[in-house]
Amino acid sequence: MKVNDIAKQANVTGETVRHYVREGLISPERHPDNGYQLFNQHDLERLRFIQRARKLGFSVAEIRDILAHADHGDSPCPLVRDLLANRLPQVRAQIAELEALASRMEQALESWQDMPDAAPDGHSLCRLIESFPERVPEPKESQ
Amino acid sequence: MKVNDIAKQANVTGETVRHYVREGLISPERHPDNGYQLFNQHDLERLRFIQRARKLGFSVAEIRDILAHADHGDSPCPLVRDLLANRLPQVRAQIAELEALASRMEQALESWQDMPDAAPDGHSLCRLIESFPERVPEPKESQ
DNA sequence: CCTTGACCTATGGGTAACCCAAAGGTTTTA
DNA sequence: TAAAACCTTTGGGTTACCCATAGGTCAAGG
Repeated sequence: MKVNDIAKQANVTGETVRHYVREGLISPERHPDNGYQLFNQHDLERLRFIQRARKLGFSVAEIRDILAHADHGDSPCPLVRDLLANRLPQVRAQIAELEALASRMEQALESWQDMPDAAPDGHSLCRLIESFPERVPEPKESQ
Repeated sequence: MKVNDIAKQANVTGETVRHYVREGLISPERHPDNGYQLFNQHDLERLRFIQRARKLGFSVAEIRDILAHADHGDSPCPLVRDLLANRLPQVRAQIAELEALASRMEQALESWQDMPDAAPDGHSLCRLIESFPERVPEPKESQ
């Protein structure tokens, strides 16, 4: 299989496959005459594995580590469990951040309903934005 | 004020200030002798404006546009409303994606509870990951 | 047989919003 | 006055790819 053959089989772009090759996740043979990359069924399974792992939130670098473990004959599973357990709270935190952002956006749009579109006047660039607090005054720890 | 003076006042790093200068959001004067950037109170307000806008989800490029409008004496407010209204659904979509990701991660961790940490065996790199569907089979549109 | 179109290669630049290191000039302070 | 602290610009790194370019290769049809 050539680059775009394997790419289609895994439903990704050829560029993505080349990227994984550059990053060392897949190491295809090379046609001795023309230097084309030659992928086999094993590479396709590997590529599909990568896609699954990406969908689970693993980074390309992490997947490289997982594959390296497996290539050494070691079980990557403890690593996999560990990585995922560590990442999950980060994802939750990111969700919380985005929800806070969405709330601010909604609150802004709502409270802007009645505000006029004034031109900047030397004191104010855009009162819409300036009407928002710059920073939530962090609740000072008592005592 | 020099770079780090204004940075402290706005609670950002000097690098961030330099970044905004490079991107044209702030244009400080230069000390004629030593080339140091000199910020005034107006720049500080501008910087704080930028921070507010960032917290509302505007990109640096968008803020540059907003500021350019204001600098021209035009009201940036319609633009601001528009940008925010357009961005909100994107943020919501991103939240939904991340929630789907978190669900997959949780489901994975849960269903892996009872699975052994097997070593790769030529067919399987890591059954934990392979036990996951590669792609949700898209519900084929009836009719 | 040769052209043409489809496909391959490698290289380098772009994305977003900064962070960091290095090399060298300036200012402040002890 | 010398060192510490701070300024400058330049260039590279982050993430997971995408895209353009230039040039080699291959398959098919006239």
